[in-house]
Parts: sequence; structure tokens; C-alpha cells
Amino acid sequence: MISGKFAITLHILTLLSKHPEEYLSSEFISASLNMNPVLVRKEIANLKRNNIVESKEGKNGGTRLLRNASDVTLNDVFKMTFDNVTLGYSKNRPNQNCPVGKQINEKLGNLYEDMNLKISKQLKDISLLNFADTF
Amino acid sequence: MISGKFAITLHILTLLSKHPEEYLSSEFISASLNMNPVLVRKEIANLKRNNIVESKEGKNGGTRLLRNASDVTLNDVFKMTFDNVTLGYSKNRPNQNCPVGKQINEKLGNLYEDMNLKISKQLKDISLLNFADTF
DNA sequence: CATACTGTAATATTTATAGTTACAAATATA
DNA sequence: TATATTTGTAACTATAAATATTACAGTATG
Repeated sequence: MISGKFAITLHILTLLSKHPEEYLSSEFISASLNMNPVLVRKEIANLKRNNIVESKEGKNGGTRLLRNASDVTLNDVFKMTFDNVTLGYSKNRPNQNCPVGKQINEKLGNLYEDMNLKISKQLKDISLLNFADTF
Repeated sequence: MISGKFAITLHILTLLSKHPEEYLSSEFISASLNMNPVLVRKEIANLKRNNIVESKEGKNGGTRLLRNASDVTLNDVFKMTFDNVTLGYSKNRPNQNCPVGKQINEKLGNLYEDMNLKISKQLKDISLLNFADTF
């Protein structure tokens, strides 16, 4: 199972970019996502750590973008929500006495590193504004 | 959690390519992977469906490559073990009355499709022989 | 015919992800 | 200043996916 963090975070950012200057509540956002507002707040906490949004507590509070939508790329969202993409590793430590077992994870790591560079390259070219404008 | 199928399958193929013509038992392979032989046999079943290997039952049985290692690419392994790579979707169906909720999954799908094309392009250029030769 | 394999179903275990409940703290505004 | 509304977060529960195990029928070898 792959986590929905990237999709959820991008959904939140798209909504925020459609309402710049407004503070959107986690309740409002969670209604669009059809999910629990607490989970939305958790993803927002991550966006705050990365200085992409700011929140205001209390009545009429909520969250708004701190940065211009043209200034946030999908790669920023990717880096915020994934360590990196992989095609996975076997769960157990392979046999270190086997030449293949000993090196397989390192070789896979190299492969995945290249993959992530390519993905980052793709995502860097798409700003939140680009993405949101297709809606 | 991401499944280890790709890594496990590639590990198996690497071992087989190091012993062409020999039938390797699931017991032997599972010792290198340090995992249960039944799981190895399940991944081998997948390789057989894809005509990459053949197995022989009974005493001295096991599995061997059907194709030349230079003729199998990592993209073949990828296609065999993943539907496709994604950065995920939110689990619940988003609100269809919200313009963002209504279209987000389609837009994400487009993004991921591009991503998979790039990944496939990378993996097509690496044969099992290329990969195994680095060990 | 004994041994050593594969094939596969059924079940159990482990782990990751998602969801819920509860409540303290903050803020607007009546 | 009292009330309503909202964030922040911890603790816990539930669900789902991945992995592991057990068991045994079927098959080939020598």
C-alpha cells in the first residue's frame, strides 16, 4: 500500500491556491477530500514545517498559502511527502555470504537514485499554479 | 509499505543468470534472499506466467531462465511486478461537487502516466545481463 | 519405493496506513 | 468577558496490505 500523502497534500494546496488570502478551515478542506479533518491538519502541519502555508488558530481561523503558487513546484510537494520513490526492497536482510545477496540492496539503491532524479526533473517543471490552472 | 516483488524478482533473476542451464531450487534461492521458499515459488510462478523461466518438478527440480539474460530488461521485470508507479491517491472518493475533488484523481493520473513513461524508458535501457554483470 | 522437489491453498502474523476521540489552547466577536 | 469556533496534538482503534507459515498433493529421479 502506498500512502496518500502526496495526493492529499497536493489537493490541499490546490484548494488553497484557488482561494489566496483566505483562511480555509480543515473542516472545509476535509469536505472536499472526504476525509477526517484531523488527517488534514496533520498534512497541514507538514506544510507548515516547510513554510509553504501558515495557519491561524481560533474562530475564523484556518490555513492559507505563504508562498505564491507559481513559486511552489510539484517537486517541493514530492520532497515533502516522500523520502524517495522506490520499487521496493526485500524485507529481510539478504544472505551476506552470497555475492548477489551481499550487493543487491546497494545495486537497487543506485537504480532507484537515478529514478528519483528523473522524477524530480519532471516534477520541477510543474508549478502549483500550472497544476491548479488545469482545473 | 511498498511490496518487495520487484526486488525479489530481480534478485531471483540475477541468481538464475549466474547459473544458466542449471535448475536452482526454491530452497537455494530463498537462502540467498533469506526468506520463505513458498514466497520465492510464488514469484517464480509469476515469472513463469511471463515465460521468463521454466521449472521442473520432482527430485533435482528447480527453475532456470528460458530467455537470454541480455534479452530481458528491467522494464520487463517492472511490468511484471507493478501495475505502475504512483505517488498515491487519497483513499476516499473526493467530493464530486467540488471542482477540485471532481478532477483531482484524473489530473494525478495524467501526472503518474508521464512518470511511468520516464521510468520505463530508464529501465528499458538496462538488461538483466547489464544488471547482473555489476555483481 | 524413498527422496527431494514444485504448486498451491488456507491461515496467521506483522506492519503500515487511515480514522476516531478527546481535549487543551487560541482567537474573533457579540 | 463569555461563547463559539477553530487549530494542535496525543492516544487509541480499525482496516488493509504485505509477508510468513503450515500442510499436503503431485511429480520426477535414481
